[in-house]
Amino acid sequence: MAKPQDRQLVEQWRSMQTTYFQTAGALERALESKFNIGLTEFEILDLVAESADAACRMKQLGERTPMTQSAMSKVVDRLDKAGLISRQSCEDDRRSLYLELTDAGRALHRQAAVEHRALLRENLGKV
Amino acid sequence: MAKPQDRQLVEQWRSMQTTYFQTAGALERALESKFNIGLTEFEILDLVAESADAACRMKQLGERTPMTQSAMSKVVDRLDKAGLISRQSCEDDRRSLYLELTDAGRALHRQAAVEHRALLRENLGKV
DNA sequence: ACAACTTATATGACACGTCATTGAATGACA
DNA sequence: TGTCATTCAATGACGTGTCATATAAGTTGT
Repeated sequence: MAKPQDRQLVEQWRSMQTTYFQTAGALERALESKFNIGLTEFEILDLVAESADAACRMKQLGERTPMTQSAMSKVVDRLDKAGLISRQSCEDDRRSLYLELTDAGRALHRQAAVEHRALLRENLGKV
Repeated sequence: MAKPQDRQLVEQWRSMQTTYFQTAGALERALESKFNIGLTEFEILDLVAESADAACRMKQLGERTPMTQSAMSKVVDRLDKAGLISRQSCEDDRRSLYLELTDAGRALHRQAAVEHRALLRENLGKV
């Protein structure tokens, strides 16, 4: 037991957990209180905002986040209900969906992104 | 917009999220299927196993993990019900609790730790 | 054109974490 | 010693994530 390499691995893991939770928590609280959206919601907005091109996105977005398909679906649903995003069915494959920011979504994202980056800098900057 | 420093921060954050979720997921699945405990359960076992000394632990443990007090309480409850840990009230401060591994708990921890370290090595090793 | 299979998204049941609160014990101090 | 504030742990309500599955649309082979 107590192999020093193992200890180091465990420390590395715990330290990652700590910064992960701290950062995520800070983001969550800030976004929630200032913009009324959760962190995952923001992350989807961010991804959609980022991909200016057109594609049957829902699917592709899934490839760019560790989120489950099911989780994504629900987050998008909330964003839709909040009027921040719109889902439009894809002409060439009617199983898929285009995602698009609404004006409100774009505006909110623009502001929230500032806060988001600032907090990342605060929490990850030192690393 | 699109400040390169910001982009880099975001990339750093996403990459952290990805390795965090991948690793946590792998640990979760392995521990669940082989030992019937979740990752958080294991982490508490691990912390208790680690602190051989006696102290009114519940509280101190909280200082060594990003878990909430409430979360801890529930995890410990599950571990107790599973017979892996025992809670004993602290003589000098009857609000606090001593945590102690049962024999079953110790045995399970010993085996699970091997798996745990191996998966950490697999997932974090390359970093 | 018809089965059988695969792929894209949605949904329901369930587990777990969070927040706010409670209950109990302790501390402080007049 | 009696009151008030503080600390430790547990609990209930609630939100969100996961897994398994459903629904619908596309694909393939005959």
